[in-house]
Amino acid sequence: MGKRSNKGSLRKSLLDIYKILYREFGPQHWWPGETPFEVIVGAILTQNTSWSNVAKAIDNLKKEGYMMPDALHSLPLPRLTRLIRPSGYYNIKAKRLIEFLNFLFNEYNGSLERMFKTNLADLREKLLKIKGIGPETADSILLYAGNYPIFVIDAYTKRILSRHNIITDGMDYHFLQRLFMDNLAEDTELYNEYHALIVKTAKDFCKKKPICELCPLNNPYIPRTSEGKNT
DNA sequence: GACCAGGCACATC
DNA sequence: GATGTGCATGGT
Repeated sequence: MGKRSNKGSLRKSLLDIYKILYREFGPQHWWPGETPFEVIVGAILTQNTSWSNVAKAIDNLKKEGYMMPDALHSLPLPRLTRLIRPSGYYNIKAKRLIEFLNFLFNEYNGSLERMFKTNLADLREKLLKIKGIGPETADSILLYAGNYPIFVIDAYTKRILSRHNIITDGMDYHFLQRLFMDNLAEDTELYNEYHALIVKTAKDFCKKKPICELCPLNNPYIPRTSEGKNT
């Protein structure tokens, strides 16, 4: 496959990839978290860290009854640090959690419900001003905790797209985000599932070379004809 | 015992 | 503006 140089075929590639993954794996119903708050905590803890480590830290917080804004907000820093230790970078991440909580309580009286009444552009801008929350973390919070229609770009997304010659290395976050959002319908559910399917595919297939051939994207994928029916 | 993982801020040039 | 570095655990 060559470089997709015109917009139409790019759009088709992105849609075809989605269709293939959805057909293969079905709906993922992401994010792995029981409440919006847990999603937010997970989004911060998973920065440059494997989910298995994050899950241990989340378990610790839940077991001790701290997976709620007010409880976590009142937790002393040393204790918080100790509980999230398995997720790595624990000193930094504890501060990042506190930075977010301070924001939540200062701006919205500790209420996620209120926070998520803010419009997408404004809330995104506010989140990005919090020290320790960058574009991926902000967008994960917006999409998976707040149900806003915004596409999340992460290391998995970049890896899969570059492996399939759809992007080249070095393209920045917002360029890639626009790539998806300009070529797909503005649809929270679609963005949610697409990113989740990318993560699943990358985790299952991208790491292990021998297994890569079994990846649905490496089969005679990207159908040429417009096979209309999905599912 | 290396190497890697769902980023981000900060220093330096 | 681009590039480099620190942050840390647990799985492979």
